[in-house]
Amino acid sequence: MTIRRPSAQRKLGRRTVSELVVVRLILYRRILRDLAFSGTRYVFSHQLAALADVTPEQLRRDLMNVRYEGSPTRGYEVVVLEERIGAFLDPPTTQAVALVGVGNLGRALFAYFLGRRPLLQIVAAFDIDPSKVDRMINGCPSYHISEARTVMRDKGINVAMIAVPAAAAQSVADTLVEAGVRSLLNFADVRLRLPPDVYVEHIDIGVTLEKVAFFARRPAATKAPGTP
Amino acid sequence: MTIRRPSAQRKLGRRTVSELVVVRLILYRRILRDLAFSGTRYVFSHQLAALADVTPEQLRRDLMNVRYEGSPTRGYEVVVLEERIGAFLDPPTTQAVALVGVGNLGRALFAYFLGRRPLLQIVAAFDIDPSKVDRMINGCPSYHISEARTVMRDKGINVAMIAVPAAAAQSVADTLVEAGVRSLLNFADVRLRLPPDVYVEHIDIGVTLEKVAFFARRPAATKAPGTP
DNA sequence: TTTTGTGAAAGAGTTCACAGCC
DNA sequence: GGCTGTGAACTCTTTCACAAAA
Repeated sequence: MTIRRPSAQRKLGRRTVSELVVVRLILYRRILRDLAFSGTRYVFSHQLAALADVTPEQLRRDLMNVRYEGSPTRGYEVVVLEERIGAFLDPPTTQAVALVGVGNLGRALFAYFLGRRPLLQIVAAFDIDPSKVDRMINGCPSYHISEARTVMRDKGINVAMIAVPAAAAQSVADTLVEAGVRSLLNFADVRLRLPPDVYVEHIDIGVTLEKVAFFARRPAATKAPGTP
Repeated sequence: MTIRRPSAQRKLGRRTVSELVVVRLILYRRILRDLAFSGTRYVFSHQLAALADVTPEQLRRDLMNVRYEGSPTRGYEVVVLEERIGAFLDPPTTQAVALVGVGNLGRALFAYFLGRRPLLQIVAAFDIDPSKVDRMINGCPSYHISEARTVMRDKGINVAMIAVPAAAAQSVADTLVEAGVRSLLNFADVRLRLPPDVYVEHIDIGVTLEKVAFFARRPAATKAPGTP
């Protein structure tokens, strides 16, 4: 979630890239994929920026992190730029992801990932409910959380999503980290306390909806159309 | 999602508060509620900050927006601070929320909100699937999206969550805005283009998971424990 | 011309550091 | 002593503005 952490950045080669840049690059790439799919060959920065809801300057700045220069006449070649961003972002190989908690939200996440993102795959699900473990769920085996350590090691998983009730989240997270997970996406509405070398991202639906509701009451907000 | 927009801020009285501050205040309040529930009477800034995963200075700075001062001896009185943050954040009355899209994710959202947050209530659901409309879902009536305008007006709804497939999201959003919605929470992975006076927040699970996966591969990241 | 890439300025947000208080 | 509130310093991010390119 939107809380900014003390500079979770990344050195790549000699450069350092902020989280904000990474997120936007991921977004640009997705848009480029759609453009390529719809047959577009070239884009200008202002077009791509509009689709990403970002200023053209911001976009160009972000692209400085990727080794590719556009042409002032044609703009950026869609497939090449997509490929270049991929080279920057992507793992050398498929990354295996675990999902903990096969409730409503967990199942929604399965549905969400069905078919897409072949580079990120949910390869194991965990729960504590006996009726949900040792089965196949959307083609993915489910285990009791106590087997986390073994399964993580066997499948080389180091990314996990947590979709369990808030009360259980911290203990689940501890177990996962203990089992070798380096990076977590947490949907439970508690802030997890974990060692600093573990990367945690929170998707806190409750907080986000409250935020949206708050700004629904704000006084007209953004720039008037005529402002220079 | 984590993309920062051109200063969506809010004037309150004479002050202006950034989105980041609002999010953190919401978070602090939730933690204070839990503390109150567990019988804690007072907290120091460093304790509350630790629970929110924020520095104590940040917390104190954020609290400057709320009209309440702590005591150097006891810290902050939990229920008073909670109440003060509420006075800052809360609507004068219950806020009605609509949910569009009653698929997997939509149902997960229903489950999520069942029982909690009495100040924010899902009072109408919309879909296009005939088998899902004109029914009750978790005690909430569902309608065909074509009825949006009437229902929104009748129920005074100005906040909505969009949980439909990406291809449908923009048109749904247009319909909602046309029906008077001022603020949106969008779960579909497209960036919505809407008039500037509409507040939009994106929860983009795909992008967020890619981000988490990216940072799982980063080289040891954060400060070494011994750094001064 | 229009567009790109980027140094430099501006703007936001966070942390430092300390006065004042209990 | 240890805590709070806050001006001032600092860091991170975005925007401006313009040279170079086609």
